[in-house]
Amino acid sequence: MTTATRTTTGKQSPMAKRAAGTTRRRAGTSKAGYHHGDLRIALLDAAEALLEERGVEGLTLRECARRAGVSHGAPAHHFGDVGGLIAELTLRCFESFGARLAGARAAAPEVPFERLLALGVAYVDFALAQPAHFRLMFRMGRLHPSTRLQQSDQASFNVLLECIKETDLAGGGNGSLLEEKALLAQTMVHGFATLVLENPWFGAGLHADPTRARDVLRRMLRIAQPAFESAARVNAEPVAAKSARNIRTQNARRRGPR
Amino acid sequence: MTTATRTTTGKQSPMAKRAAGTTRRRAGTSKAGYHHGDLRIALLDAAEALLEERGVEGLTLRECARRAGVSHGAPAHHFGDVGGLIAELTLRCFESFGARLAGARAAAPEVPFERLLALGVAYVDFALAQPAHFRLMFRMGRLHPSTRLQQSDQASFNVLLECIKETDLAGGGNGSLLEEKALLAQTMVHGFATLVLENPWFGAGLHADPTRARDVLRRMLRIAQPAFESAARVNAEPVAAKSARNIRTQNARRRGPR
DNA sequence: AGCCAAACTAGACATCGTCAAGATAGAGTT
DNA sequence: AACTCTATCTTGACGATGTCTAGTTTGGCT
Repeated sequence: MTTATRTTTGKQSPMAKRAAGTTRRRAGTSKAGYHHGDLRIALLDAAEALLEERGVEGLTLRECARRAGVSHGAPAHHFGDVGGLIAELTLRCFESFGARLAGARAAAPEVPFERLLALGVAYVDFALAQPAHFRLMFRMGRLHPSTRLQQSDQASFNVLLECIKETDLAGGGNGSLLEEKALLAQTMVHGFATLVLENPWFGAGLHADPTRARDVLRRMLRIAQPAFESAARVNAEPVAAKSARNIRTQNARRRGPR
Repeated sequence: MTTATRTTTGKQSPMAKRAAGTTRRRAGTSKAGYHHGDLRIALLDAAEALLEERGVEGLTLRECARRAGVSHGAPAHHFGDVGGLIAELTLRCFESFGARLAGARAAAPEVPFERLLALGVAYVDFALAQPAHFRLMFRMGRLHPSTRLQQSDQASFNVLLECIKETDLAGGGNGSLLEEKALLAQTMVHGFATLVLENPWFGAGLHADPTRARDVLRRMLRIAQPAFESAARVNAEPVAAKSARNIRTQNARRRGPR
């Protein structure tokens, strides 16, 4: 399979060049003849529609071709194999996802943590509104990784990192701590989105109730708020001593520290 | 597809009864004749091995049958369709997963947050050690949900909830707050595991470095520690209406009491 | 001793991705 | 303006998969 892809890539390269710049035939001039003219785009559009309708498993090269009104072998010329098409479609998803995140941040009130919150809610909202897109994006098993994809991913993460920096009240947090806070934030919203989508019992059925899901997410993030606003001290200090002290005071019923 | 499943389920029911109780032929007496004797188990074993070898996409009814040395149609009698087999296999995975979590909690030092930490690390360790299993478990698109699955999921969550209760130093947290903290914890470790597995660029390539992944996870969870130990105060304050007018005051107020 | 239903086989069908070989047409060249 | 050339698209084939149906074997029950 891999070798086949490589082989086709050679044939494909001039096409890729075209895709970047000029269009061989204008979109309006569809004569529906032997040459489609915009097949690459048409196939991607079909793929996206198909993704929404039938989910990731229903995404099929042949059905895309069918919808684009073209023979089943045609997609190979533009994408090599199914992994190529999925990679391209995933890139599309990542870009609209990134735009949405950036938009949410821009629209949020200019209170540091509020912006972070808005970002997180936007993250999950996307997943809930476009579950198939979200699943495709984070199920990369079928796609060939690409530099452009990485860049898009990185861009989204940078938006998050900006918010984290704003929220970090200590201000003096070193770079790696800030980055870890960003990872923490990403981890939280991603985990939440994934669980809501994939686990029908998560949060006593949040799966079926997007409104409540949003609500729970908000409360969850509020609970986590101190983690983002605190300085590095918590991270640096070995926790055993502090925890032990507090146990005795507040939770005396339990066994003492070791 | 769904209707087909329903139809086959009828034929299947007597088999299910057998599986619960007696075995028609003892495992040792394998004459390799027309009747396999333990085909149900053999198929599940084959499926599990196949899952590890070739991942979720490589999991195939026909290949399972091949490995069990039976015809391609045989699995239908025991599992109906591929969703049935996957459901059963997923249940297996959930059970071994739950056992591992419980074990990790038991083995951890008896300091509240340490146990929570150990639980989280065990969660991610499982995902890293058995990525295919983990992916299967949380990609339920192909399986039929069942009560037993829900119970297993619930059991794991309860272990987590116990740890959360121990860690909640305020002690007086109402039930829903505790539950949300548990959701938060689950969300964090699950998101981390998922991202490490599925996103090759997460955390600058944690995907390829399990040791560093564990390390980063630990630090991340330490950063989040105050969220788990804090009382309900953060949560209790109504969060919804924050107009742009109040921004200044709230910003100042938030800075204060820390 | 004989029957019967469960367990399994065997073949067919539709679908999928991929490959190889051929047909077509748009664009550049002379 | 005719010609060539190459990207684009078609067509048919192959192996693989899930599911269905009809037939075969077998072990336990009466």
